[in-house]
Formats: sequence, C-alpha cells, structure tokens
Amino acid sequence: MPELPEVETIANGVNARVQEHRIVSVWTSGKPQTFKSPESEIAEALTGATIDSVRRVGKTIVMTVTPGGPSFPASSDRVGLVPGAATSSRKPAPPAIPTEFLIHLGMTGRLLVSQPEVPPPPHTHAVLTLDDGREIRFVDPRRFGRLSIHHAQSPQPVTDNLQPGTSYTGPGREPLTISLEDFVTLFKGRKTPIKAALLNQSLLHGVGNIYADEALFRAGIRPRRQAARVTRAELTRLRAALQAVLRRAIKLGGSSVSDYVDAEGMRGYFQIEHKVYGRRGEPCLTCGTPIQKIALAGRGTHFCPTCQK
DNA sequence: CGTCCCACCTGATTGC
DNA sequence: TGCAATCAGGTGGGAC
Repeated sequence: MPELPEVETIANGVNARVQEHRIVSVWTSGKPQTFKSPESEIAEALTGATIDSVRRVGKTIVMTVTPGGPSFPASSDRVGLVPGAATSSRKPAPPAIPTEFLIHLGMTGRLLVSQPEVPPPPHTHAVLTLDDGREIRFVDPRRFGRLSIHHAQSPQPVTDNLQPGTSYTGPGREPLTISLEDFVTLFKGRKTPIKAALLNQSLLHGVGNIYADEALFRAGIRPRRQAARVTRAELTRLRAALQAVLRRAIKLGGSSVSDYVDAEGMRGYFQIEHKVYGRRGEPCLTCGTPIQKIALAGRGTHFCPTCQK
C-alpha cells in the first residue's frame, strides 16, 4: 500500500499523537511471518518504554523509544497511572539505551492510534497500549508488513549506510535529499530498466510503483529505458520530477487508491493528481494519447507513449 | 554481484 | 447472480 508520502504522513500523524507517552503493555498476534524479530524481543524492548519520536526512513516507520522495562522497576506500583509520577527517586536511572521499533507496512499495513473502546479491526497483529489507555495498532490483512527491533547501540557491521552504534538509516538513499551528483551515480552501468532501478530500495528507498510511474511521466522518460542509457539531462529532470511529486503528495496526505488511511483514518488526496497511474486507456492529460499499461519488473506500469521517450 | 521471477497473503474487482 | 481468475501501493530468496 504505502510509499514514501503515505509512510511519512502516517509517521508524522502517529508521532504527534504518541510522542512522550509510555507503553504500558504489548500484545502480538503470533503470526510468525509478521515478526522479523522474535515477539518476545519486541515485547521486552517496548514494554515500559517511553516513545521519543516516530519518523520515516525510506518506507519504514521508525519508533525510537527509551527503555524503561521491567528490568528495574520490579513491578512496584501498578496503580500510579499518572505519567511522570514519582518513579522512586532512589537511584538515578541507568543510562537509557535508545531502541528503535521498525514498522514496515508492506502492501496493506496500517498503523492506527485508537481509543480502547473502538473494536480492533480484523488482522490486527500488534497492539501497544499507552499510559492513557489509547492503543497503537498494527493491522495488516495480507501480512506483507514486518515488525522488528533495531538496537541503535548494538554492534553493527560497518557498511556504507550502517555505522556501528548509529540509528537505522535504511537500505538506500533518501530521494528527497540526495544530491544530483549522487543521483546520477546511482544509475551508472545499470542495465536494468530505469523504472526497476527507481523501485530498487537499496539504491533509492521510499519510491514505489505509483511515484515511479508519475515521476517518469513528468520527466518524459519511458519506464523501459535502460538506466545506464538515460542521459544526464534526463536524470536531472527525473530527480526534480521525483522530488516534486513526492513533496506534493506529502502535502496532500499521500494517495488513497483503495482504502489507505492515515493514523486518524483520513484519506490522502494525491490520487486526484495522478497523471498516469491507474489511467490505462484514458487520454494523456498533455497530448490526449491513451495511457498504456504494461508489465515491467512484475509491476503494472503506466506511461504515455507520446510524451515519454 | 546484477538481474529476473516467484512466493508470500487476503480481499476486491473483473470476466465468463 | 455466481464463481473463478486476476490484480493490488512491497519485499526477499533462489536461480541463473
């Protein structure tokens, strides 16, 4: 379901609602495929933790928490539900190690913040109950989504993107901030079609099927063109088009093509501005030629055979 | 290593 | 109308 603009909208919405709140309990469904880290590890990392922030990296939602789990309070008072209430001022808290909860929504994942009396939807796979009773719910019918824990200070293999002891940076580069030089370099020597390269998360992360098609249309480039043969001038246009499309979509709250909704259950509106995606057979908004739909890299691919070279 | 293809799932829509 | 085939915004693993 969600690509960069949708994930950004969801992460920002959830962040505004849950930042600084404490997670008092964690429930998980036991569906093994959903959990990239063991459920016990997720429950242990999050129970009692305070949410520092929720943000987007690529298509992944990253919830950073400060642990406060059962390790030291030893279940002293379960009555004191007031946040920030006296937590036995005997010792200074041990140096809190930030932990990151990674939520990938797959195709149909949703992250909702709900009042407890609202019945959980079908296919709810994780529930984080907050100190005020509200629940952060991960719902995912197709179960392509993944939940995992990333320990920000645990030893990490040193790679281009993952330094020891740093926070999660994702597999590729952020399309909104990548420089032109780096963008051009990404495609050098790649024989794969330009659209497949755009979808490759270890190059750029966050770009999915809708925004790849929309950016290629706006840049006037056919999706099947070999990446290495797209000229520098075209790549300059492509980067600008991609960034413009993503920014505009974020501004409109993402694209709701079926039942995508953000943390508050609101739809996005960028689908109104789709120029090719989902418009097979309809006239190109620039030249009137019917929009074609082909299969490329296993994905439905939309383009204007006249405007895109 | 780069690239292709399919499997992983459920639900909505299309087509006979 | 009914039911089966097809398709869906994403990834990750295996084959080549």
